[in-house]
Amino acid sequence: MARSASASKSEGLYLGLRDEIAGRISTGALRPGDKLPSERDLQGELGVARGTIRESLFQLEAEGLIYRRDRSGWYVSPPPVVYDPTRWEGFLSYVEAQGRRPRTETISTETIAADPLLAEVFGRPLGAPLYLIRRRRYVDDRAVLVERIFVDAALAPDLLRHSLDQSLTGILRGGYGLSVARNQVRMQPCALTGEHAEALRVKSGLPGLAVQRTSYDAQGRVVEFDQEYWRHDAVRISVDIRVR
Amino acid sequence: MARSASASKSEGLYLGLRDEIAGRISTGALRPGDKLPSERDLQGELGVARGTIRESLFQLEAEGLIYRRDRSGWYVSPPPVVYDPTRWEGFLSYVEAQGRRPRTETISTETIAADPLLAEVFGRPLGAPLYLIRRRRYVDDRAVLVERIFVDAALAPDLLRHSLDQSLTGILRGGYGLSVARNQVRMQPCALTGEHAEALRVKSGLPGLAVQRTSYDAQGRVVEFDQEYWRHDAVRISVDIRVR
DNA sequence: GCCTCTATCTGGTATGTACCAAACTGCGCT
DNA sequence: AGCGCAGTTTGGTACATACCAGATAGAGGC
Repeated sequence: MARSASASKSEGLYLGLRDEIAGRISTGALRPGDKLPSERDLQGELGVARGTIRESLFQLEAEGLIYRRDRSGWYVSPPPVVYDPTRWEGFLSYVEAQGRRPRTETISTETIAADPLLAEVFGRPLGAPLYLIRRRRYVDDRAVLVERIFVDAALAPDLLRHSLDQSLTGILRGGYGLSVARNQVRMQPCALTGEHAEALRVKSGLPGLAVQRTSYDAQGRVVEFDQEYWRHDAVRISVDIRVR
Repeated sequence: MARSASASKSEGLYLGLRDEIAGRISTGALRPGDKLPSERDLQGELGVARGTIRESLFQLEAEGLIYRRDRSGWYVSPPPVVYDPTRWEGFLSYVEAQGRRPRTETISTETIAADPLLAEVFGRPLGAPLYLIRRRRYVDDRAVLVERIFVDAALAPDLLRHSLDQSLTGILRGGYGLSVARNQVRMQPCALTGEHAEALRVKSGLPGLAVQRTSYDAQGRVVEFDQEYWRHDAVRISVDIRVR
């Protein structure tokens, strides 16, 4: 094969290699979930330095075509899931509806006292008890997001006694009669670093998407305050809005 | 100075250097718009290899703290602008409202025939004439987004005769009586590559945000179909939604 | 003042090497 | 079958070096 395939233009070698590998994906020679040859194998096969190979792989990673599992290898990315953060519909149900296999893992639960920010959000006095739930969610066994959910302890007493690996939506509605009437959403592209990068087991600096949801019931009470960090290649946001 | 400052933990050298530089920014030793020392200067000052310096800079870039101007240097990022894609309010006005200096540059204009996708979007027959406008928009003289706008030629005849460096919103409303009643928005984190990376003069692979807006008037006609590509560090999306 | 040419500075790309640590594999024991 | 302990593979980090091409600043001419 050598490097012949794509030393096109003044594009730079690594972009040519990118095209070479991207080609193997688009033609189906490499399929979602497949493992790429190791960097050292690609080095031999394509006849370029490992650093250059890695530059190409980073490019493909940024585009969401491939992802890495630390010290395991590079893999072809599965297609992203479509997500509408304004819909009050559980992760489990909409991922399943797209023919994928969702899973939720509770990392930790605790009861905390509302700090100024949270007191403001919930419209409760400073120090009011809140539940903090940290969860990690998977699609087809790949961790795609970590989240921190805050719930007013007064609205959902003993919430933490439930198994939180299921739909929190369902628990709040079925167990406490809390249903959502309105959503407020903030989104921003971000880099996954520190705590979040570790939780998702990605390299620090990988692009991500931060989504913050505040859900209100018909009385205007905050039912749920949720901060989500998604890996960028796992999600497509789709919001249909009739606003003005 | 040397590398003493931050060889903390098992964090890795480049993450320590990241902290060192990030510190200079947060303390105000480096201020938005300032130019960082050159990579080779940092190399001497911090006593590490240039490749390692660059790794740190890439990290900070991914976090949006700094950005590069090709072959010119690294600069401290200005704060992002807040953007609500559901509001029918011009770029120029909301950027100005945030105390920043907006600018619009028309790259090209042309009349095209609707392809299947566009025909579907506009609810017009295949081949119907559409205006295609490519623009680049700046905040404080930094290019932050490129966009492609499609407008139904039948709704806004001779639109291209106007100067499009102003608010298209204003032209459509003032000149053609077209006002928007509903917006449909799609967003996805993406990598800026090829055409878009070139137009923004960023390195291919830089994280970005793709926003697609479809604007309807009260009669349900598509007034504007807009595809925007933002650099990730220039924008914060904020959408307030009363849905369900 | 303005333009142009040039030398220099700066990041961009590519190579090679070395070593580390986590992940994985397979063997052998129980 | 299951467990635990190597040894191997793999990506992750860090170093050094070289050369390229666009950006920039300064000198010189008009």
